[in-house]
Amino acid sequence: MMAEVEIKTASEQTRARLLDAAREVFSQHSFQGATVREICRLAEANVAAVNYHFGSKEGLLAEALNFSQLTALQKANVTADACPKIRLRLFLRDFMLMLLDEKHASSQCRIMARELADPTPALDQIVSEAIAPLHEFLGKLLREIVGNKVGEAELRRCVYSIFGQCQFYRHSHPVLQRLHPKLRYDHKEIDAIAEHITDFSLAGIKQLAKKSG
Amino acid sequence: MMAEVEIKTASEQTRARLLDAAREVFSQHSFQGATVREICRLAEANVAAVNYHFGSKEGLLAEALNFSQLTALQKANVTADACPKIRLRLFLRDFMLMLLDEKHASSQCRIMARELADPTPALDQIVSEAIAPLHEFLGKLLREIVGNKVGEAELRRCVYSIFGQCQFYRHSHPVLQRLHPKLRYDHKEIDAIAEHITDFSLAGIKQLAKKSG
DNA sequence: TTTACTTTCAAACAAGTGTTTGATACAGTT
DNA sequence: AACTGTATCAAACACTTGTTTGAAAGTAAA
Repeated sequence: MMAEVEIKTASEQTRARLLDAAREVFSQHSFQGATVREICRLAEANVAAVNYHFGSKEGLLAEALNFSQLTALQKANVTADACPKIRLRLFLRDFMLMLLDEKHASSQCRIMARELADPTPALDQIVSEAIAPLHEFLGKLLREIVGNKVGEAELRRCVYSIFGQCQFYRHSHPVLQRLHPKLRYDHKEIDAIAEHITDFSLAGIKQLAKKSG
Repeated sequence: MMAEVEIKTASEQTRARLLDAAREVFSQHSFQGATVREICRLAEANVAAVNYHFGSKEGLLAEALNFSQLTALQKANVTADACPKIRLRLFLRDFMLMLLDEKHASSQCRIMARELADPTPALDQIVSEAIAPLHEFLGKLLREIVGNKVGEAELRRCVYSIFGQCQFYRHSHPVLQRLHPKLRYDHKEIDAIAEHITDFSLAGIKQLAKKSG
């Protein structure tokens, strides 16, 4: 890396402000619900800035996507010196923190969650760059735990079972808030959730290995 | 019920056509994405008909919601003469059929799924009339399986784990289609999914009972 | 048929959308 | 200082949105 990364022209600064604002707004509203004007207001830029710098609202969304946090998490886990079961536990804790922590929850994850319900052209990018590698990562990790006797389709369903549990807490947050108004996603609660998902899933996986083995 | 339910005035017929069209359109687009004009086109009614009969677009959505299928499913399960574990298996199969079957998949479920990602005032109604009873139902069923030694919070997380797995296949359908283009939710596939979720979850629950007991 | 009421309809309305425009201000180079 | 390409801006554009309007058509009782 060069030292010059810190020096930005005025143009680059507005670009960066727009991207930050876009991530914020797109994570709170659906793509349709988010307005260019609100993004520009938040970025303190002119309405025309989006089209000037990114061509269109869609182009802005495409550039606002950034999965570095997610890939870093996987890389760290792969190189960790621990047995597969513990690595699953570590991964789920980190993943749920990224998904739920109100402090530094990844706006990327929120945007991804929205794309599922109401896909835009950006979903193709999200799937190929983020979700596909993520599923492959967890699939390999589970394979280490479960051995070679379990079929590919059944293993995949275990991956789905785990991500399904994880995503539930993000997707259904509006519902859970109404069911249990006291619920807060603080660090302690997130840890407890991750622990539950890990224990629950490890049992489910073992049962599968036993049945097939 | 009177026999007259079959005889409908012209006004009642347009009302019914609008409700049908609304369920269709709201299940395919988000509330914001769905347009009154498209609904009216599908219902072969004038644009003003929505506001005349239902007051507003929101009013139409509120009246279009109908959870009878969901409550019937629960009632049938409660009165079934079978042990809790088998009733869980039966419930999950029926529930997944309702959720996924492309033939007669409940548009209601699709609408509910959309509401999670982008809540409208209708979500309050959905939560209190459909989701809360559903969670309570599954909670009681799990309690029968797990006994009284497991805490309330942990049991609730099991409910979440199960619904999380179920909803995953509906929520992430756009993603799964891209990951595995061959995937089709036919009757056989849905049965296999329901079986997997049941086995996976029963193992998770048992592990919890063992730990706490 | 006349009367009173309900329902439909084309048209318009006000507000909001993403995008474009042409002028203006600003940089860096010669 | 003059020139040049870049970036910003207020304003307008073309279009869609949910909703309203006032007249026309339909319906049913008197």
